[in-house]
Amino acid sequence: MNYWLLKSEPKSFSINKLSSLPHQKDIWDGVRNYQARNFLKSMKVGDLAFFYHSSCDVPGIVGIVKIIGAGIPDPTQFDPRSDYYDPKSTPDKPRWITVEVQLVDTLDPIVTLTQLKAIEKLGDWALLKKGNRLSVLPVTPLQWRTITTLKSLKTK
DNA sequence: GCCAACGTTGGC
DNA sequence: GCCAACGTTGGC
Repeated sequence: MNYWLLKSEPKSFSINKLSSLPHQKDIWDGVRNYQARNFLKSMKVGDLAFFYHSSCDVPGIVGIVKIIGAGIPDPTQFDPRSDYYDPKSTPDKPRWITVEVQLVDTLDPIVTLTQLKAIEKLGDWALLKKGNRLSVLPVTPLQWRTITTLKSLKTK
């Protein structure tokens, strides 16, 4: 099993939104970056991921989701009305592959980016690099364990 | 709002 | 294939 981190701007899709959906699940659509897409492609059912809020007042990890569907063509690429429409992609050869996620835990309190930066054990992590823009990235088992076992962390 | 970082596009 | 221009991301 592998671990990941999925970024989203709460203004476009927040953890509260996910928790309000039936069965608290949704397709993780709208990723249009090849490196991120490649990580999405390698996800398997049963993998776990941190849900991260970016470009907001307090960026940080706000929850945990489970991958419940893998290798799903992102439906928005075929929708001319979508912001994520890709005219060069066809149902035969979909360019953008994604996953379906289901909410597992909401973190209270969240683990802020500031806190994460202070944890030396996390090491050299793409998330914490200056100028990092990747919206889907791998998390090592050590990083996962370090974050999920933070003393102050309660899940609900 | 600013700015650094970085991906993408398009001319050559 | 190079590289400048441009657009986007994301922290601050």
